Amino acid sequence: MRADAQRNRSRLLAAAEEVFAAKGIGAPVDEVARAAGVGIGTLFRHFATKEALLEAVYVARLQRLTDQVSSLSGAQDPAAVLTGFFADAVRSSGTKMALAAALAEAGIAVDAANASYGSALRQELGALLTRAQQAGGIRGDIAVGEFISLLAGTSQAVSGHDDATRDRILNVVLDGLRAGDTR
Amino acid sequence: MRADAQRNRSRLLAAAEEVFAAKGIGAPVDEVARAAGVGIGTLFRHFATKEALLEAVYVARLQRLTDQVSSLSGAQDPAAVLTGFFADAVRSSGTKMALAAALAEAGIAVDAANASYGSALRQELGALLTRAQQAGGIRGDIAVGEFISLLAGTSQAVSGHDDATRDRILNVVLDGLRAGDTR
DNA sequence: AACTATACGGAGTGTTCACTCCGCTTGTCG
DNA sequence: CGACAAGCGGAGTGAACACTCCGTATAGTT
Repeated sequence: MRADAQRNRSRLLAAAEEVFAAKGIGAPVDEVARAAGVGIGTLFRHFATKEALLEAVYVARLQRLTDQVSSLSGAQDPAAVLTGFFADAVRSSGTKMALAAALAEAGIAVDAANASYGSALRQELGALLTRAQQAGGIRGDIAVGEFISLLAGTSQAVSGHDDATRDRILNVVLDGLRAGDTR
Repeated sequence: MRADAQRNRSRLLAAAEEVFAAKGIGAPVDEVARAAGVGIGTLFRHFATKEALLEAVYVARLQRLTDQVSSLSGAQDPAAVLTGFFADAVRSSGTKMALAAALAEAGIAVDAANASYGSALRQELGALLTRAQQAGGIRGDIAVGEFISLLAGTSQAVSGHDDATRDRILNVVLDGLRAGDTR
C-alpha cells in the first residue's frame, strides 16, 4: 500500500468517527470525504460502501476498548477497575452523541464486526467481570452481555447532560452494579 | 371534521407508531400509509410533514405516559409505584425497538412537543419522585430529568434481549435507584 | 529522469424518498 | 334526493444521497 493511501485511509477513519459522532450515522459520506480533505472517489476506494465505513469505525472503537480492558486485566482490585472502566467509557462516549448506540441501531454492519472483533472485547471484559464478581464488589447475577448493554444504554442516558448531571446518572447505574453484594 | 377523516387520522397514528417502532424512524412514509390502508395524499393532508407525523406519535406516547402517571399519583407507597412505573415503561418500550430513543434522536421534532406536552409528564413524574424520595426508598440525589434519561437509556439497554435478561438489566438500574437510601 | 502501477478527484448516474397536485369519490346537510 | 364542500388516491416532481467511471496526478522503482 502506498504511503499516501495509508495516510488517507486513517484520515478518513478519523473524519468518519468525528462526523458520524457529531451528526449521527445519517450524515452524508461526502461530508466525511470533505472533512478528511479527500475526494469521494478516494473514500469509496478505501471503503466500498457506507456500511463498510461504519463497520470500520465501529471496529476501530472496539479495538480501542479492547486494548483498554486488556491493559487493566491484571489489576488487584477488579471491581474498582471495572467500574472505573465503565465510568470512563460512558464519559467519553457522552461527548460523541452515543455513537456506539447509533452504530448498534444500524444493525447489519455491526453483526459481522461483533462476531470477529467484538468477541475479543467480550472475552476480556467477561474475564474481568467474573474476577470482579468473585472478588466481591460487583453483583453476581449479571453476565457480560448485560454489562455491555448497560454500558451502551447508560451512554445514551447521559448524552446531552452537563457533567454534574451525567455523574449523577452514572452513579445510579454504578450503585446498581454493586448492589446485592456486600463488599 | 368528517367522520372518515377522523377515522383515517387515528389509523395513521396507530400505523405510524407500529411501523416506526418496528423499522426505526427511517422507514418511508409510504409504508405507514399502506399499513393504515390510505393513500399518501391522505397522510400528508393530516400531517404536513414526516416530522409532524413523528411529533404526533411522540405526543401520543407522552400523553399515554402522563395519564398513566396521573392515575398513580395518589398511591400510599410512592417508591414502589415509581419503580413499578419504571419497570412497566421499560418493558413496554422494549418491544418497540426503543421508539422513544429514536424519536429523541430525531431532535427538532421532539423539542416542541417536549415543551408543551412533556412538561405535564415532567411535572407529574416530578411530584411522584419527590414524594417517593421523602417517603424513603428512592435515592435523594436525582431529579426528574435524570430519572427520565435513565428510563430512556434503560429502554435502549434492554432492547433485543429476552425477558430474563431484560429483567436482570432492569434490576441493576432499579437497585441503583434505591441505593444510598435505607428503606 | 523516465516509467508505470497505484491512487486520486469529482462530475455523472440511478435510486430512494418526502412532498405536491388534481381529478375523482364520499360524507353531510337542506 | 341533490348539491357541494370535504376528503381521498396515487402518479408525478425535485432533491438528496450512495455509488461509479475515467482522465489526471503522484509515489516508488530502476
